[in-house]
Amino acid sequence: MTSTFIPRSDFLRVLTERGYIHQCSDLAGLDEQARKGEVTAYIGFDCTATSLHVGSLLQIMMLRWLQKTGGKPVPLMGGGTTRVGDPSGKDESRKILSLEDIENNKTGIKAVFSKFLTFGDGAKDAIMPDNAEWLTKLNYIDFLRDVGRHFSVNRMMSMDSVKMRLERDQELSFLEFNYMCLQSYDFVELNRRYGCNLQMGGSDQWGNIVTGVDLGRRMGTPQLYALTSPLLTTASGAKMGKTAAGAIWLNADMLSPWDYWQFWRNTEDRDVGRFLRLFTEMPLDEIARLEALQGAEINEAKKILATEACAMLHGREQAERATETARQTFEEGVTSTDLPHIHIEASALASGLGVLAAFVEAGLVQSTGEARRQIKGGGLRVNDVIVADDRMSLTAADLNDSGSIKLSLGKKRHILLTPKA
RNA sequence: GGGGGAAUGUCCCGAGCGGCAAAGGGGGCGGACUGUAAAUCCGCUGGCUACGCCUUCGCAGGUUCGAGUCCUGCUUCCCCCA
Repeated sequence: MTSTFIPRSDFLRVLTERGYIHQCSDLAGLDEQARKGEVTAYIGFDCTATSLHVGSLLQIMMLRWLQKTGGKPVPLMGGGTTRVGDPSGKDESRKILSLEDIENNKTGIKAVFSKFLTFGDGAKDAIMPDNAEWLTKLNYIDFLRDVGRHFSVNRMMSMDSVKMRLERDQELSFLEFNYMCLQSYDFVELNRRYGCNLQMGGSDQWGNIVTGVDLGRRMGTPQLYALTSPLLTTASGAKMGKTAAGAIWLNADMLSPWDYWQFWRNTEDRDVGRFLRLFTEMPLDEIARLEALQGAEINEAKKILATEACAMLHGREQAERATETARQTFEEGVTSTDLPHIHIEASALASGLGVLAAFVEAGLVQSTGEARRQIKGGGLRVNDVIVADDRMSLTAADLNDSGSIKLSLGKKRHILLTPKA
């Protein structure tokens, strides 16, 4: 559907060219709104953790492009829905969080948004409302009378997400069935409060979003629009943002800029072009050139991807530092003093610090048992020398010129152990 | 209300006639090969003061030298009949 339509607005042109669009309820209509500079779009975010992770980055970027092309972005916090516990994940229902936790999480999440969006009171400034503001005030009877009457169960039953569950004989709880009503109502409420006329989200949200569009029509709002992005996986099919080491968090206190840079640097070849378009703001012709690089050359493109993505989140300076640290570590084989480090008591070295304990302390392994196994498999190194003996201990003699000991797990993960002065 | 199933290694799926730290996958981590990629091959994938000790199979008891396995009660989920 996107192939035949040529958008005239900057907003849709950018989103189309860069591959953000999966489905749209009315491209031409939305394009017209965008051309008039009258798009206010929202995307709902859970506040189940103190930070968002890369999985949400695509949505954040869409809001960012919207603002850059003259629209008003509205990241909506799901404080109200979090309070209920969203059951939409088929098997596990999310745990219900306390109010303090939710508030705390909102603070952490807002910090991330402020890196990508400009907040304020201006017409095109971003705002971050919380659906708890209206959802918690709902009265069941009033809601049924004013809103519930507009939902067509017939229509809801025909939605893919519902149909699938019924066909498979899987349980679909009433709460879950209602969840889309609440989400639809959010859209209407946001339209009334802020003139919001577009909801965006991942492709899995399509059903919920168009239900909101429909509700708006029945409740007399101006025309609303739906726009979804493709579900993002790596070329090998893995979900974005989850690794064994944990989620790729966006907050720096949960994942350092260095680790964030490394995440992007380790992108698969096949994903480089796509990721450059989605997660950087580089010109498309430049991306096309980088994407065309063959063999080992494509590593250059990965470095640029890492640096640009890192700069957007953590700032140019942090990104450059990570780039330089990586260059020293991987290309020159020098021990950069800027690698992540942890401090230990100087006295610990005096009496000799066991390697097992040291690696656990550094967080490279979870337990001494794992450290032992890694040693057996040749995976641990101290100052770039493979550890052969698990009874080895570290002393002041192991300190390098810059006064620290380099611990490595595999070829990629390094931590400097530095005694406290 | 009646009848029948299910719950396993704190990532997931999943075997398990009383001797079990518990088969097999997936995923992940490490090694080899490379380019900090992919594919492929190999190893590892409860904890510890470590040739030994401790803790794991929904929860709580019981039988037994010994229980994931047998018995009783409970919780949760699923299916069939009403």
